[in-house]
Amino acid sequence: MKQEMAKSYQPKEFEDRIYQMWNDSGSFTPKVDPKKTPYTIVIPPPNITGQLHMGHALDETLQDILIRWKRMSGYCALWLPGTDHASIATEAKIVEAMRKDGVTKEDIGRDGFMERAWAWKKQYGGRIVEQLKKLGSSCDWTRERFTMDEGCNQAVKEVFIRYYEEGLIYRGERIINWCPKCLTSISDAEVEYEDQAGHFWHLRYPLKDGSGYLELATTRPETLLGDTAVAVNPADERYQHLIGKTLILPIVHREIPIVADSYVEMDFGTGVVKITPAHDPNDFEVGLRHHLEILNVMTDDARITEDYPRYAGMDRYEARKAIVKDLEAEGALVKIEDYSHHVGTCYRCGTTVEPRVSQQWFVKMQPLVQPAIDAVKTGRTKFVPERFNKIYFHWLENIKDWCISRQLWWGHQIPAFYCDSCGEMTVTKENTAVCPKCGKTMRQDPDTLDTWFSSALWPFSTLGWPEQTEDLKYFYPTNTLVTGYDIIFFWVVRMMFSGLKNMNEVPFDTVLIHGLVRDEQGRKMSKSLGNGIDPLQVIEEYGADALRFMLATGNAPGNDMRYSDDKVKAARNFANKLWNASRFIWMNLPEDFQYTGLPEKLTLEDKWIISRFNTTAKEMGENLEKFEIGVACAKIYDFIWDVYCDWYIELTKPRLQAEGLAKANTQAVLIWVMRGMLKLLHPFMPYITEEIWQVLTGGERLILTEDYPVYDGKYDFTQEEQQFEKVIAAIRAIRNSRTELQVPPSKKARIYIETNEPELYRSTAVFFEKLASASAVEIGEKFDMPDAVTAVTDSVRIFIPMDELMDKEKELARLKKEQEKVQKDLDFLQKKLSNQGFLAKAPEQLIQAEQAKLAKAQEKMDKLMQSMKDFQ
RNA sequence: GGAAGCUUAGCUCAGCUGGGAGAGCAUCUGCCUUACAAGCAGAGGGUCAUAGGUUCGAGCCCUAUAGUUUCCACCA
Repeated sequence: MKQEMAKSYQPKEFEDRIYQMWNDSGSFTPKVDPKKTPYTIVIPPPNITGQLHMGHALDETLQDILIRWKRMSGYCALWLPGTDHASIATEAKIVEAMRKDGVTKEDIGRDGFMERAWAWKKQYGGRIVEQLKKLGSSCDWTRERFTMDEGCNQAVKEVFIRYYEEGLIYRGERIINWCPKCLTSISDAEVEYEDQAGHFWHLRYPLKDGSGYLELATTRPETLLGDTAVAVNPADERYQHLIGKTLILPIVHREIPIVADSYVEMDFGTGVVKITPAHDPNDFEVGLRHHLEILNVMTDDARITEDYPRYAGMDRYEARKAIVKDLEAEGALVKIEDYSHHVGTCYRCGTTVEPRVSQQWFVKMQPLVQPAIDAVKTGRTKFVPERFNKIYFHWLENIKDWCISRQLWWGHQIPAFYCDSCGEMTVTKENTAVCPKCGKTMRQDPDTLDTWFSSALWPFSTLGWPEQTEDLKYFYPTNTLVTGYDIIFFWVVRMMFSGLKNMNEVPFDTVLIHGLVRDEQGRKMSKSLGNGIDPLQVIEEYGADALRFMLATGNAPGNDMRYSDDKVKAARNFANKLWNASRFIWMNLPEDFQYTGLPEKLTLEDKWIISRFNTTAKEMGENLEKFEIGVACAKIYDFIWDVYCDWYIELTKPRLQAEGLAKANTQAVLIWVMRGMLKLLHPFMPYITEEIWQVLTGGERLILTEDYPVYDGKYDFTQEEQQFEKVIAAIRAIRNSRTELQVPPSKKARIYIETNEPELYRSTAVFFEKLASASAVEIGEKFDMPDAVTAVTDSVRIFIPMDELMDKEKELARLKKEQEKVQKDLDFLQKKLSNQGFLAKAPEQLIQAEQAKLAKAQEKMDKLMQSMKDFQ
């Protein structure tokens, strides 16, 4: 019994089943095969805390398209999946969950905390993975990794120790960005600056000798507690005589010096800057140059320390109010101005970052960046689109050392050990260490590493490094990295220098950059706005293929796109169209149908569709090579809908109603093209193409592992294609004339085709009956029918006698309008072809093409003129 | 203060190395033509932001300008 196909596209009926089938088949898992060329993508590992959002959906869709295309094209294609431990985000979630249980980190200690964290990971870490599967992602789940699994752990330690031994990692007391909410340091890249409305407090600091005051302005009066100097520009004549003198810090009444430093801009404000080395990166630098004392006036959570009892325990903003009030009382406040300035915030929680001096670990960037710059300059790694090179270079060229230590527990604990009795420090892979000097047990550094430290190693740590595994040798360097422009700094650059440093080879040859998916109004999707669209709900409603197609189509690499329901609907409609086309073919197939490829005997329209198919396959291949995924999408869409469905299927209907060889051949061609276009579409819409493929082929093989169609020069029917295009043009012309005169399709009429290619139209007469409302077709070299509606192309004149429906006035007007159009064409082409410059410099091929166009336009014009003459 | 992107039909966007402007949605007119009304056949609609330049030829290349978005940057 032949399987029934549903009347419309019902993705829910088959998506999960198909995914299961793929996964069970083992086809997502490539075997190292020296005879094949590897093609590798490592997934940008989503956070274990994450829920699938549109950004993921876009990212995964693009990767899946590429990997499926390469897999079908004969590559040993590996898409390696995994997740990221996301130190800050995860730790925050766990702490939050603990708070509900009334437990703090301190209560349960590090071990207890880690136990809870792993339990949390076990419970929720797989959620995002299951969501990726819903999208149809053809990842090799047998190779799934986690940034904190044993292998990645080894890789992290190995790299840390190598860097340390080479002097690329050091520990030091520096000013870093501190998040008072997450209670950890964060790197420069993790600070997001935003414009905030604030104030400019003008203060005056009295000179110790009582000779007057120095006026300065600040946006952060509360840091005054930590001021250890005031600076002026050395070239500033106004203050020359004061350099080296002493001021009395208001409120605190500490003596502080006036120093000269070129950092101070003379023409900004009063040209005087208060220096707080412990709470401002610039002041810190000034402090270093002038050996100023560093006074930390705030606690971890940005409250004033016990050193200042009057303000102790107040947070930054309370302290600010109190201090301003006291300044006023003391007469030190001159005025307050409104002022808008940049404020650094934590990219995770949005809290205003507090610059703070503390002991941290850093990676020395200078020695690492040059190879990473060169690799892109020489094209070993390419950004698509290319413009992202600039961003990449600019960032690397201005990079500062990378603060990698975090005051968190969830992450890779820094493999450094300290001896509390003699002060010795060692860095080792071992889990415990004994002091090489005094033999006592050492204490491991409590800090963990920045999450991005482990993700930087992702392209090779996931393939087994530091072990020299088969996978590593075969799949590294990987090929395409697909990611959004928003994490170039965080991740791409760090993978670049890490790969070059540790593997001596770039991690990937291409970085395909995509933009953000915005909401319908073009706003960024965000939790706070509540405008996020849940991809899983979209899949639920329209199917994963519709979502994928919508995301892949109609946008260029690197550009943002807007989500819209209408676009998903359009993609769903396309899927439905394909579904119904295959249902039509399926209905028309005999139960015992055996696929044997193309038949010997092909008709003109068969050759036409084959030729159109070949062109589509060829062009899509070229587009995909260039990562023009959106363009490739548009091509297969047009082919399936406009060419195959709207023309070819309609053309086959008469033959399908016949019996015998003609019918069998038609079925064969229909299915040949259908199979081909299913394959072409498969990377974009994997589920529906697989489902249809299974039905049509009886489930012997998966389309997933079929060969991707490539035009190999076989079946070159270019000539026939052009011939048949004439027939299509004639049918269109008839439809056109009829509708313009508002003749209903039900009103059939005999048509007379005036042509010098009678054979072409005789053999295609049936199409005019079927598609152009012809009751009968007469063919001749010359007809004399002044009372008929005419339809004119560049190769034929067609007469359609309409009797009483004929309106001579209208028809004449219509012909005139058409004639004007053609005249424009003629003028344009004649002008172009009489341009000496054009004739001299344009390529020969183009000139010939233009001449051919002119000839055609001329022919059409002649026919129109003839018709108008006949008419009168 | 630097840098980049965008500006194309009413809306959302494509447009390959320069060779007569495209799609989807929306609008209008006809159609239940035995796969599909989530459909079919037609139609209308654009000085490709503006001004210069290069070229036989510019939506595309160059230069300015305007609007807009984003990234980077230590003027407190």
